[in-house]
Amino acid sequence: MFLKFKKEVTEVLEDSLNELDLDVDDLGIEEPRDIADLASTLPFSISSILGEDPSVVGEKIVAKIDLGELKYISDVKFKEPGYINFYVDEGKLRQMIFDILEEPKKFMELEDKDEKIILEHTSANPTGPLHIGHLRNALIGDTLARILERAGYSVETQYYLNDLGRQMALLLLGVRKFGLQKSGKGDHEIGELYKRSNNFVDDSDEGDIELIMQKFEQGDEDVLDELDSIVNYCFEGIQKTLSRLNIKHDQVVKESKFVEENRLSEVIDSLEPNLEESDGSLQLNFQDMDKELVLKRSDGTSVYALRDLAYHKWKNKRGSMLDILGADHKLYSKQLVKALELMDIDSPEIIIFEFVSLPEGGMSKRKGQFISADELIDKVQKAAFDEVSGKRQEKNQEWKEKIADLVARGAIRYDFIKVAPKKPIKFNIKKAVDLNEQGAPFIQYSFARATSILDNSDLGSISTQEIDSLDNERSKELLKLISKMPSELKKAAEKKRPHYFAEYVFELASKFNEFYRDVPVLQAGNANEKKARLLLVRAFKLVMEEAINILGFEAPEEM
RNA sequence: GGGCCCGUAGCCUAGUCUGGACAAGGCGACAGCCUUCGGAGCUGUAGAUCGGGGGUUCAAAUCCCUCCGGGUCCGCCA
Repeated sequence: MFLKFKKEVTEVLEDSLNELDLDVDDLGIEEPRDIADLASTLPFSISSILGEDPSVVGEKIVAKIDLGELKYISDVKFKEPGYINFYVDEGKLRQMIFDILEEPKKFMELEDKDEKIILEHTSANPTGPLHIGHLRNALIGDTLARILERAGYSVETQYYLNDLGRQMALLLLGVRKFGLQKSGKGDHEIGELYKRSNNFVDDSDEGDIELIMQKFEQGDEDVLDELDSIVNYCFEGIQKTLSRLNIKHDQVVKESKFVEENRLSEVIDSLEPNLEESDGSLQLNFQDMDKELVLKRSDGTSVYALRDLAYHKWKNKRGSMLDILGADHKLYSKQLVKALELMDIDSPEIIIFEFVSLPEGGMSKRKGQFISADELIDKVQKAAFDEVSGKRQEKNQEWKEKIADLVARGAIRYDFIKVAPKKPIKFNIKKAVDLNEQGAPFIQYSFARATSILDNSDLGSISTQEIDSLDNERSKELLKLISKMPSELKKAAEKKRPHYFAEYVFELASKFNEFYRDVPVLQAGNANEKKARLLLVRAFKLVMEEAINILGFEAPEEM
């Protein structure tokens, strides 16, 4: 609905430019808060071309617009010193309610894009539990996948499991030395063991580690089986953690796949002219970058980069690629893109997110210094349970746990997703656990309130006339914001910025709370008003539920 | 040292890509709001040299230059 309004504004402005015989690319359309529904700063930019005052140009444009021919624009006004303000048609806005009620999916989903996106995210090494840095990656990736799906793309999410390499050889050695208890959660046990192994190894173990890596490369079945059971043990734990936050991957791709299927030599071949041997190792040189990329060690074994190139080559056959990577991969990702270009493979789009650090400094799996995702979830869940127990004492244990679980999941997801990926996060566990600081419970509460109103009402039959009584300011504001859901979704999808959408959902909840306070629904002045307001609440509920689901948590009917 | 990223009220963040109308929220502080639908809510007040300086522009948090803080990368690690 808002998109149609915007389209009409665009057309009107383009027509005006045609009449003035001007060719300007940027129509200067913006969404000013509270001033107008849409505005254009066109008078400023074309006044210098025409040599006239912005107000003269602006008035001229406005005067030529024929409101009678327009469906979604109800009014146009020039405003000093050079703005053209557009106002949306309120009748159309009210009609939108019926569109939502009849076909909510159609209202909220954008048209099919006929493009498949392979979105790789999380991809943490199976050397321990996920920490809150990995969580940022996983949540950006998972939320973006949900946004892109609703925006009409076909999305396949992948976890690239780095089950080879030096750190895995070291881990294998550690397991041989210390053994596995197989008692608790695999990722946490492996994490402890990995830390212990790092502390334990010295130069005398170097030979063993190299030998294990050689066996990986040769495809030694015994060693690979041994390794595989360790990797799976750890990864089961990781997946369990992810599922606690509603994160799942469509595919898990093991790095070893590309060694076993002998895909590495193809990559080497296609890069041949740019390769160079150096002390027995194999390097890729770039003309426009002075940092080379090592593909093979001098003992002939492959390094991560080579296997990753094979992975991307394979991925690219399935669709266009989107990778979520931490800021430490910035340089590497540039090299990756350049290498793929040399291989004549499409470049992946790469979203870089900055680090999550603790007040005492950076996190390290090797040193065992981090806050695990499980620890965070446990703590927030406990805080949520205490909160729910205090507020809803009459409810039973099972219900409280269920609600605490969904509130905690929302709180964590929203907390991570609301901030722009490029911002570094200094993680404050106290704030993360304080539900008053969190946006998600606020959002969920607005939904529960809407549900409560509807539960206490009987909508009865619907006719189209009653809706016209919906003309108070709060209702109109709420309607306008609801109408923007598809365009907000589109923006977040196009820019690949989940936090844009998170911001919108918060505003929507906030707007509903204002409506709730000021506009009585069940006690409305007359039957028509009551019905109209109930319809609005119902439309809000449908849109909000979808919005919350896009953010990857649950909308509780009561909490 | 070089590259990249960040710096917006006491604290956390949006806005920076695409320059426009009073810099927008949340937490905390202070003052209010339950004879109406759930107070995990709402209203109001105080609080901002948009890191500093220069430049471009009719217009700069936003673009350019420079300096200062902080982070990160510059592995035959992943």
